[in-house]
Amino acid sequence: MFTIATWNINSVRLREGLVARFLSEEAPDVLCLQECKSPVEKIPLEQFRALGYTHVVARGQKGYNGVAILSRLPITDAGDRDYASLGHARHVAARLENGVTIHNMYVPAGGDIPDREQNEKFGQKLDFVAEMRDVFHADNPRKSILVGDLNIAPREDDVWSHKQMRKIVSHTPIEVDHLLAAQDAGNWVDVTRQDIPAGLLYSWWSYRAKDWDAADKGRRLDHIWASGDIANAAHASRILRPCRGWDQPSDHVPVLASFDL
DNA sequence: ATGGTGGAAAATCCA
Repeated sequence: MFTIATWNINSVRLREGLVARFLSEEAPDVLCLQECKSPVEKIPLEQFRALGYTHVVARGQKGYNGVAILSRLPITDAGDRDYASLGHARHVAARLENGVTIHNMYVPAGGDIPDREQNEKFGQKLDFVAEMRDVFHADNPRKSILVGDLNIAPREDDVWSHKQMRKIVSHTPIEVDHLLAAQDAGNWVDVTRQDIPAGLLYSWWSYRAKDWDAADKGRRLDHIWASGDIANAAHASRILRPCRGWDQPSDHVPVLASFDL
């Protein structure tokens, strides 16, 4: 069995202790982090190494973005792609010895106004996801797992209010269309929803709410997808809501899935 | 309709 986790950590240096706690308590084989906000050489790896996570593949930049794959199993660097030519560290891939490829993605948030004429960032987000679609269409993924903060909540029950969220970036119809097209182009299976098909499911709660837990205005922005050939091996998906209540938390919580591979 | 919080880095951008 193989367990993978994804977590937008919102500064890996500030939250080194939270990552270590999560690794100690859950012991996934692989943890994919987004928003490390650190150059690779400044990621604090000592404590993670001591916990058994001795294999690391990462891309970084100063202050923004940044993705890292921490693994207890040997992995090799499988490259990255500069989606939408932004020059950001938002994708890195790694390969396990069994041939499974892991894609760790951080899709742009897209700003506040859901109109590419008024807001350049929204256009960049759509372009990023459209390029994901094109890449997966040209080279159909096999034996692959894609995880990350995709910054889109596709389903009605992935947001606290479908009606009110339809005009809010992360749940607009055009973003959902783009994400589903990318998913479809690669024959990706949404593993979390395969395992937990019904009911409200969130992985992110805003810092701005007075009481995030009571208000519970969440969104499912963080995803685990599997290529069709291994999707039937996936099971035991979880979203760790309690991590949002830890001291100095990220606004995202870890999402996990296990695979019989 | 508005403003609310948090992180990095350097008094502003980004989420």
